[in-house]
Amino acid sequence: MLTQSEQTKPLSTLLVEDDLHFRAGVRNLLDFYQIQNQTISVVGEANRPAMALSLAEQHTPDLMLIDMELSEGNGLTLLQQLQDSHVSSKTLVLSGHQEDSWIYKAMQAGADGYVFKSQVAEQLLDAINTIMQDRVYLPPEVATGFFRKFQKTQTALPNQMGEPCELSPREHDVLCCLVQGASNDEIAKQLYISVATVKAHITNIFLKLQVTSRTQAIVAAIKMNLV
Amino acid sequence: MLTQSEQTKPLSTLLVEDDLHFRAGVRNLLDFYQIQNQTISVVGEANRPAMALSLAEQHTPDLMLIDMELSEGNGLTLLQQLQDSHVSSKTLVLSGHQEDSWIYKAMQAGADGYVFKSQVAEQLLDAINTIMQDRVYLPPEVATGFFRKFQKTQTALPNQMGEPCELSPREHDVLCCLVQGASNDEIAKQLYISVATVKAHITNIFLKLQVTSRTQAIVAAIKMNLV
DNA sequence: TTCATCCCATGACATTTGTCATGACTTAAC
DNA sequence: GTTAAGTCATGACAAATGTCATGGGATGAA
Repeated sequence: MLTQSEQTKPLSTLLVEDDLHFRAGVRNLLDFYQIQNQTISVVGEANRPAMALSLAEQHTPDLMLIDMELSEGNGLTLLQQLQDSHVSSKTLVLSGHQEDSWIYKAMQAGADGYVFKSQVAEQLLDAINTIMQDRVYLPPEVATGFFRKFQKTQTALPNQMGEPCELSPREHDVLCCLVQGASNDEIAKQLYISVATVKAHITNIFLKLQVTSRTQAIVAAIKMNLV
Repeated sequence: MLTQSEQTKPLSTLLVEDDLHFRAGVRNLLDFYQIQNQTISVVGEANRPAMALSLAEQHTPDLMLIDMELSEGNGLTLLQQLQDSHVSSKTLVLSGHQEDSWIYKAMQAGADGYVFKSQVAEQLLDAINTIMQDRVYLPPEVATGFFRKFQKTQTALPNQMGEPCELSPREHDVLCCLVQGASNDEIAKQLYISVATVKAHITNIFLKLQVTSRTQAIVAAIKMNLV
């Protein structure tokens, strides 16, 4: 069962998990999996972030399975360190936390996928498959929640569905600075124009976006995807 | 093949598509599909938004397949009218447009799913299945794009990953007004306090969010999901 | 050419926003 | 009871933001 068809070299994975029991369970699952005619080999196991990092740099595995609830520093910091390092392994988070906030944090920290520990048996193969195709994996209900949230927040359609708020190139430049939270002074320096000019552009932006303050302009710009 | 096991009543669908050729093709596909032991029946076909709307109100179908490129008014307006009406049919958009902006617009307008016409044969069944389970369907590569975008925009982690920016209740109230684009004066009126107090709260918010202006506070609040 | 229009740029002035110092009130600790 | 810490509230003053009027170029139509 293990070495069924090894014409292609196996997918190398690194397991980061401090619960020995769970780790063994995952390793067991991996033994039975096959990703597009490719078997999976566990090239290393770590129980601490530091150890995981050094093993990752040493083996540069194709994939890392990362537990979120490590005893010493959680998986988030590890994910960020991996981002900063030159290691380009794919990362799949295994977590007991089902709250959105945890998932958001993991994704922000650069994870390629997230699977609840309670659903590892059902979803792990699918997740690995998805991730190794350069895609992002989330449990279906979580993904749906993501999109629903998007639907709720992005309510306003530009000008009752008309033209997409034709801003002049310069105005667009200014708007981009604006939504970064820049002050008139900073915008002026960045665009090499005087503060007075910045203000004039901003006033014009207000007109076109039908708002009356820079704060309203920012929320409008975000809602209308003008940035 | 059509009526294989009709113990449950078929899934009623309404087809909104002005290209006769394509419509026939889709109908043909649907005849062969089966969603969880449920066959699919097309209870109506429309080629104009107005017609679609009246048919929808008449039949209240379980699912509507909506073409984006209708000759008279596009599918977006139809989607919004459906939202406003009491019709609670699920909606799946079939579109030739593969640009993100179109997909975003469709989702904002309340679509439950989006499939490229070029991929209907491969994805339609999967999409319908997903949608009828109260989930959202997007082509895998599009969904991934969504998440990657999220990863890029939501970069700032609250306080270098510490506590989630403990705002006092009152400060939270003020922040909520702030991200709506309200002025100090408006916030004061809304919360029944003086402008001076609003300013004080805002200053404290700046401290806790580590920003120096209301515009920065807004972008920070949005990035950190504080609203 | 002349005229109209649009974008970009600027300064003077009014308004809003942000800082700082201050005080009342509540809660928990000593 | 006193002290300390935290929230909410306010006014005076400094700094920024926003409005208005104005002018120089570039483009296109009459």
